[in-house]
Amino acid sequence: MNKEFFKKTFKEKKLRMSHPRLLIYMELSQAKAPLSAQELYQCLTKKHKSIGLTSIYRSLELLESIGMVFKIPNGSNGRYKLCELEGHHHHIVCKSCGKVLELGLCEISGWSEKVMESTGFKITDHQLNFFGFCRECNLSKEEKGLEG
Amino acid sequence: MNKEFFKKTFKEKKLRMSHPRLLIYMELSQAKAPLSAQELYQCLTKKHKSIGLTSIYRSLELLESIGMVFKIPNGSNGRYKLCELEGHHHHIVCKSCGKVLELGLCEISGWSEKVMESTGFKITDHQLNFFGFCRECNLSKEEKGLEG
DNA sequence: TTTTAAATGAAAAAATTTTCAATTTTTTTT
DNA sequence: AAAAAAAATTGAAAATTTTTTCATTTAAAA
Repeated sequence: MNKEFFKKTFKEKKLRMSHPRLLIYMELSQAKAPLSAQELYQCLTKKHKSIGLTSIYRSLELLESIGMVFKIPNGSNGRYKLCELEGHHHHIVCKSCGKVLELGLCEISGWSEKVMESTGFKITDHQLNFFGFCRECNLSKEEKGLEG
Repeated sequence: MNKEFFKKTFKEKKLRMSHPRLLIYMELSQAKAPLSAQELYQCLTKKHKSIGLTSIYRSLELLESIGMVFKIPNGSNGRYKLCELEGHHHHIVCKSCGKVLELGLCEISGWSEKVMESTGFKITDHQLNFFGFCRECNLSKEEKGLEG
């Protein structure tokens, strides 16, 4: 993920490549962990990048809506992570350490068809998140005898 | 959905049946449309029910976590709807009128197994929402010639 | 009834959204 | 290419929503 990908995507989707949007994209692409809006604001301000907090919220919302950024649900409130996968995909979140994994394959379409038939809805999209414990957290739980 | 169901569920899950929790449950069960925390606060206050706004937020979070209440994602910000279905289920949200439908069947388990094998995660739960247009909104769109 | 653990609510703090004039990006026109 | 026009985005301030804190109250267990 780099500036070229950002440009390509924004061109394709006919979105404006504004300064704040690129700043946030770049900052997230360097981040080691998911960041909140406030954290982004502080990071960028420290680096003497001029940006308003309002724009951060708005840019994050946009980037999320086009699937470039994942907003981590539950727990680590309002933190955002750049997606490595292009296009439609889903996520697994570790409830213990917060690790996020991306899943490229989506197996919803068959079910989705059935739901459309039975409900009369025209389904255009969906969101799915898995929650659980990553291998590492599972192992350390077993060591501690909290399970298994 | 009634007070007895509330009691039964809270007993089973060993949760405390506090006054605010029941108040919110009852209020949502009468509501014609999904309500926000603030709207609940106003409704209850008008009816001379003593409750703090903080408790509303906390109770909604609890009720959501046990699947009794659905928090509508995107759009109609932070509005909550009582679930009619008991136990695990999913939702479809109409992007036009906001209507919410519950889906009793879940067809994730097979996929979930595969994901566990391939990732090493132990998946404990998931959340899935479908989005689209309900039959009525689809029809009116066609009338207006906005779509094929 | 007493004890214990958890939930409540008022106030304060923090996060998020809205408003709207000014600025920036893109498109259109020279 | 450059300038002008059109359209969308920005950001400061205000408004609103949500979360945190912590002493008090309440619910369940003993």
